[in-house]
Amino acid sequence: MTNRMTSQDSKTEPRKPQLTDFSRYKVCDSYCNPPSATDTPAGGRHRLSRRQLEELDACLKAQDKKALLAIQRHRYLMTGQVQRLVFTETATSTAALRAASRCLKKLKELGLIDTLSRRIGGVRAGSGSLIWYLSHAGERLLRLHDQKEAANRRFFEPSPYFLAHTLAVAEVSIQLTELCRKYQMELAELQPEPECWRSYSERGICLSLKPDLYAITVSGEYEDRWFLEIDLDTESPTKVIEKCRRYHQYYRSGLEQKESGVFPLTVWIVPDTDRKQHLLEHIRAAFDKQPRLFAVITAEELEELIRQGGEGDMLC
DNA sequence: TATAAAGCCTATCCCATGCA
DNA sequence: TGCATGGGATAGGCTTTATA
Repeated sequence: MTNRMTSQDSKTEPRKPQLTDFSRYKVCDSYCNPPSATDTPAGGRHRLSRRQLEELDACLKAQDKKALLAIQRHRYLMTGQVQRLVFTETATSTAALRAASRCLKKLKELGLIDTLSRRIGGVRAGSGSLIWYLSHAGERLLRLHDQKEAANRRFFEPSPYFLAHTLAVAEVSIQLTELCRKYQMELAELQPEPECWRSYSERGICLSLKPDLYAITVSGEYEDRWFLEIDLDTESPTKVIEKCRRYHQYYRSGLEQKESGVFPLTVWIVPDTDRKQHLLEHIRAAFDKQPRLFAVITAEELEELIRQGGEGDMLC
């Protein structure tokens, strides 16, 4: 096993799958008004001065700021996802959803966030959730406290695939957060893109590894490290194998092991068992007799994998 | 195959309640 | 008294299923 710092018999408890099927998120074809490039939220508000932003910042509650930071971190979030990340203290989940809606509506009225006007389908049926993103004013407000990130992030209208993938990655982040909350585990590190990217070189050529997520979970004396790849069954197995080769190259570089002592387990999270079987066959064929760096799981199996610390028969 | 109905999910309105 | 929060009700819109 490569990703675990210490080893000991793990507890085994019956678990019921609770993960939502994020891979079923679907983007509607119908479009919408792309947001204005200028900082003019609804109502034609002019660009806010730094002083105005500071006054606004002073008026915001801790939960408002948490919601802003969550949206900034994940780029796009649905209302329900904001609720699951930020509004966890309320009596019921429906009350939490209403609280989240009120908070997001207020932040939108302040011009700090906005929604994409296209909506995606629900997990099973029903109308789609609103998808929130940080406005230019919101970015500037958060930068009042963050001197590191000086560059303006330019808004671009996401493609359907990019949006579905970004929301799926956010969903995995949230599920990891919820799993750690549920099992009193510590989520010691959660790096989205591009924070989780790694640079290395092979034969003098500079290369980069671009996982979707990097996470460290701590359970008792165990510390597990993960590279996570969210697959929506849109890429050919050849492309997946090509990416897996990069992980092997990076493994051989020894950089990660030198830094942290272990190499993270790379987990491919796929939409269904057919895709899982398909990828397993290709990865096993391509990397026979090489270190087992990968696991291929469906979204429902994430909970089991995290609790087992990457042990079991999911590796390939 | 096209259409209607049913079921499901999300957002929002409105009112009640609790607290400073 | 005003504000924040909780909860019921409802509208809108999507998927699935039944029916002509």
